[in-house]
Amino acid sequence: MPELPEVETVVRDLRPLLVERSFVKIEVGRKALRRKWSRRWDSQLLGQRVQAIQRRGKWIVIGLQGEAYLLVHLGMTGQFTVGAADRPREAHTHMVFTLDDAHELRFRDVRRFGSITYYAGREKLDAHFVDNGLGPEPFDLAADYWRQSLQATKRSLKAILLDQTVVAGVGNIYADESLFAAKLHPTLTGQDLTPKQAEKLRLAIVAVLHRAIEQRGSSIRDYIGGSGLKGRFQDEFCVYGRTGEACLRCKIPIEKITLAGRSTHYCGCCQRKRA
DNA sequence: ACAGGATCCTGGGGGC
DNA sequence: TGCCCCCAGGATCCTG
Repeated sequence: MPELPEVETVVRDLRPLLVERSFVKIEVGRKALRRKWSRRWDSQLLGQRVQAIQRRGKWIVIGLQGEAYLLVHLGMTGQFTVGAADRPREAHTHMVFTLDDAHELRFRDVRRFGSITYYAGREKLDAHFVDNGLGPEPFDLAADYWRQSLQATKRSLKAILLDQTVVAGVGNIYADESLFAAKLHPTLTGQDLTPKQAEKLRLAIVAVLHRAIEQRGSSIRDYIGGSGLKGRFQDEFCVYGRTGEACLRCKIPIEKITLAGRSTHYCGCCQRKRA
């Protein structure tokens, strides 16, 4: 579920609640997440103080003392929140980290596609991203790298945007919204684009993601921020989830197809297949 | 190289 | 009310 704007919102929410806090207790549910938490990590983590929390693509990186890290992915339905320890525990809460201030950091994930992993050193964390082939942040996307990445492939624009090794953090919602903003049809291939169109798409991605972050991301079903607050960007969707509704620009019904294995929404009038 | 399908999970919504 | 099918902000693995 959560894409870059949602993960960024969680990180910003958690930062003031988590930095300088230390872990005093760790509880792990019986059902495993996508990557199993090793109980050997408990003793490494207990007593450790949080120094920083950052986002990389759709990953949350919690920096601890001594170059240790917690790496978190929210998958489709992950919720990562800090709140009072005495609030009721909702179903599907798989991990609870008790903090030193009567608060708890909780990981709740209905579908369990998310994960929390411990890395004992900076080089191990870096290796994870290298092994993953994680691409650059959209905001750091060099225009020539982006143009060359598009030129090098006959894959659809939709597939390229979803590929985390090309650009990190874009998912199904923001791929569709960015393509609408750039007025490009999702089935166009990378090679179809002129340099000018490639640049237009790059700027559209940046603009859409910035706006979505301003609105705290999109809450459709499960997503909530790190303090439990929902996002509002769903109110500004132009195409995602608007199948059959009138395009806000030209009034033609929004269409839906399957591309790269994902539902894909676009306006057949505004997003032309040719320049 | 790339598309498409299946897989990992659970729950909500629509149709009958 | 119940049941069945489809769908879901992700990622990975396998086949053709």
